[in-house]
Amino acid sequence: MRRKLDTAARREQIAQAALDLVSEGGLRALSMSNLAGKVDLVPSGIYRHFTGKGELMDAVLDLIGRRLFENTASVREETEDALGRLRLLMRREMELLKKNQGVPNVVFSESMCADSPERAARVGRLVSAYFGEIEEIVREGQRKGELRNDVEPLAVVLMFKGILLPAVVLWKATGGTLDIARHSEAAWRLFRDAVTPRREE
Amino acid sequence: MRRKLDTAARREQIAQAALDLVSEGGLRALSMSNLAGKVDLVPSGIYRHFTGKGELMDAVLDLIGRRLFENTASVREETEDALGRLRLLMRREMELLKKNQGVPNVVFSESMCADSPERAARVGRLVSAYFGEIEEIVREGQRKGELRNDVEPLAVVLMFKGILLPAVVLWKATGGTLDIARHSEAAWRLFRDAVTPRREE
DNA sequence: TGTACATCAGTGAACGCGCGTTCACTGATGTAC
DNA sequence: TGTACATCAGTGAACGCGCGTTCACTGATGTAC
Repeated sequence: MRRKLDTAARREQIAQAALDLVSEGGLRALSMSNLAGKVDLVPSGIYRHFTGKGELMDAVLDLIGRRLFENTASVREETEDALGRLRLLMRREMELLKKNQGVPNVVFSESMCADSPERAARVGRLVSAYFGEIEEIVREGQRKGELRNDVEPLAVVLMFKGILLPAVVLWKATGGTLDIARHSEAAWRLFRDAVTPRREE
Repeated sequence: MRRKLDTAARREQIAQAALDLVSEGGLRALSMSNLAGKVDLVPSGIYRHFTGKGELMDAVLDLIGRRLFENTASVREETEDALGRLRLLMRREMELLKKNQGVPNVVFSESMCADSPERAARVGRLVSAYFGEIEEIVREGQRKGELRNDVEPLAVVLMFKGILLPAVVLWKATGGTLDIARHSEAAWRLFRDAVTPRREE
């Protein structure tokens, strides 16, 4: 018989393993037996620590959310100006993506939501909250005159997300051929030009 | 017994029904029994016209591809200038999205690819080809001086895709609350400002 | 310090479910006589 | 024009598979005596 572990520690270990599985192989890879194997347990063993797959998915969502909000919080601390914050955030997102390729699928995928409307709502709230954090950064920047304020904050947020998202899609499509870093830099310059207050004003 | 239909007609009908299912409920909704129900057949009946689910998915991909390339071709015909073409294309994509909410999932989702590497490659080629079509429009625009030519065409393409993609993500997340049309207009103006040749040059 | 005990993390066999798929069949349809 | 026939789209019962889940169990662990 395997060594017994403290429940709290096991829960954390299992949730982390679940996120790792998703990161590597997408939601499809998150099966009870895959997961059990990863933490050296038998599938039914998982049920000592989670009531079922639903609770597991919630735990994974929590972990993802925590990563995202760690990012927004840390870029806020590291610099004052909005453009600098956004640029840092973009880099953090790229790092997150490199490590956890499967994460975007969690947000896009129906598999996460199709089972239960509550989880769909949960995903929705997560995305909205994250976008909201970025929107707040934009708002501050507009107030301080660092960003154009003749556009809605949300429009700037969406455009900001537009730097990475399409690149990720194309990157996934081509199987990693695309040099995301280089193209996101180019897209960043376009973005910066677009949201910086115009000189002629 | 049901009325017999000509094979060619049935194939088309089934493929279309499959796309409809995906459009409405995502890839998850595309099960043999759902599909059979939609065309008034019994699940096993599908196998008279398709060798299996794989061939079906290929057919769905073909249909999606056709729609996409119809769009790029038609906007090319309708106007000459690059910005006008892109703007039209954006609107077409929005219409396509409204009608087929589930389509983006096809491209993002792992479910389409996880089963077979060949299909993953197929999806990749589809996305690449579509992006390539847009890139060609951008190239022409740059050659004619309608677009800034101090940026790589691909960067412009990615930023163009960045107008709609994030809005769609947020729209899906909020469950349709977001007014895509309005926000994509705002994002469009930012995009236009960013890719138009600078006056001071 | 040694022993009996209660706890509960981990086990493994078994279950039900939905899915894609198969196969021997049936009977509507168009064709040859 | 009417009849026998071959074709093949559509049927329905059955299969195997992987999945999430259950449950009676086992034995390592910490505790009370």
